[in-house]
Amino acid sequence: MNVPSISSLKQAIKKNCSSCQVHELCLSAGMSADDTERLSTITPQRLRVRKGSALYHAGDPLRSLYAVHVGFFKTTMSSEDGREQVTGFLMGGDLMGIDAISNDMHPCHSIALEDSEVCPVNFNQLQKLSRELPPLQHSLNRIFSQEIVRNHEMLQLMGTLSAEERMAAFLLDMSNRMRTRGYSPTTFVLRMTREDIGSYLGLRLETICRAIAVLRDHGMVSISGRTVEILCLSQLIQFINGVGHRSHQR
Amino acid sequence: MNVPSISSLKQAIKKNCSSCQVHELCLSAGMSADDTERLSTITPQRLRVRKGSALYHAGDPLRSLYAVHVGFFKTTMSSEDGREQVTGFLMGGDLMGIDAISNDMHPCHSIALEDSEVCPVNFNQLQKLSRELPPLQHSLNRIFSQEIVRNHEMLQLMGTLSAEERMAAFLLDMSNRMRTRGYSPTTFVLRMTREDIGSYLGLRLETICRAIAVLRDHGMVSISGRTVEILCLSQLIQFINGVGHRSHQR
DNA sequence: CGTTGGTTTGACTTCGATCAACCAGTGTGG
DNA sequence: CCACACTGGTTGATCGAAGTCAAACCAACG
Repeated sequence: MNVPSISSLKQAIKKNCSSCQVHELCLSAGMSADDTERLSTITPQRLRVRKGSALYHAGDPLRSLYAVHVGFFKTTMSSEDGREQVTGFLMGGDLMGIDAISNDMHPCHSIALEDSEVCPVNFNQLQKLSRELPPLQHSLNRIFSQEIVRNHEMLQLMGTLSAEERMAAFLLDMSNRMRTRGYSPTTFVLRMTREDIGSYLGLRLETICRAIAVLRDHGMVSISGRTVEILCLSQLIQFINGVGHRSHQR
Repeated sequence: MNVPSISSLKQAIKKNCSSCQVHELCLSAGMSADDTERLSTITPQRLRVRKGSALYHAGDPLRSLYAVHVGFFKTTMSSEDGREQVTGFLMGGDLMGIDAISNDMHPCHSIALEDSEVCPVNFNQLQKLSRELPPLQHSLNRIFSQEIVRNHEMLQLMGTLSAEERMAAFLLDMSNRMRTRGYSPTTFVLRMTREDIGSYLGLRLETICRAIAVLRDHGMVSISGRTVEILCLSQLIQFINGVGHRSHQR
């Protein structure tokens, strides 16, 4: 299941947190050089995950959290009756698996959407270390709380926004995440299918296509295939806040 | 803003965690008697909150988390353009305010839906104490992670269920929470309005009314006003899993 | 009693789902 | 090398679930 294949074990890479490019977004954010060094001792190696393969599956026991080093993942949850939904997209600097803590078991599948590298962090060691390093505890708490805030925002989106507004909000979120990682916030490539986006936003893939068409017609974005160019960020923002044409449903 | 009024200060009640009725659901769950005693030292008093008044507002700085002792709360978030949405309902044993940690600021308003009592827990002291008491840290992590799981389930609900299924899921959730608190899981009183429920589930209040009517027509529940009687729990569960009439939208 | 806030029900509209056709790449095997 | 299947994306036509608007109802309360 989530056991790394022999080939990926071979690919294990020894590197430390201090020299990591996404260091400032990850667990070690705001920690001293010494403390970061100590964090490195419990993340001894990186793991390669091939595009399309699973890092872990729903039901797998929680051994490690995974910090995404490079690459892109989606997490999906399936309900009793087999319906599946995308619950998140993760990129460099994101911490994966924190929803597993309450039951010592991953509730989601994690699938790589491109060839990726993650840093497994043994959870027991992490808890132990966070007791000794208050900045690490604080960092962990921050990440937990951010995830909760992100989910609340997501709920707000699903509860109050129209399909087109959701799509705009999705693009804006991607844009912001690209920016904080030092990439262009206006030109980037989507790693997921329309169906993934739809599932994430609570819409059908056809609706995603149509929403994109509308945003394109308004001259806000230029999207062909998975290549996104945001032509007017401020217009996108206004659109979400109802300036497009409010007095609508919801 | 979130400063307790003089009258509520007068009402401060000195009690400890060990003797609390919702002790097993709250922070002290799974902790030894000694450790629970230590937890009590940082929650020296309870606070009364009158029905309809706010415990804190969005934007207030994070000083304390609040464990609900008795009563019922809703938390609401408002977006830039003034639209407001209910993000959660909290009852005895629930911990309120954990979404404030990432920004040291409450992102939500917290409103009492009936006369309530909460135990403020100074967050800095809590962090300090959790370093010394691993069971407390574990308890905190469990609560964080549970909140994340709950939100994921909520997102799944909003993304995949019809209005009637959402209403059924909502009633089932309330039922489960009543059960874990030792109350009847089949007969209880709702503390919130139809509009609150609708906001929480991403629906209009009229749709809530109609959904209730449908569940009633199916003989699953008997709801008049805010008094709920669940006539057939298993039927409700099946209904959510598509046995009602799948092949529908979404 | 009249006011008020919350709930219910009806008539109509509309957004997004469904179903279906079609297109563009991209492998794959004969 | 070309026919073919296959996956992912786009667009159109139709339909139904839920939103909107409106009216009536009810209980609580001053």
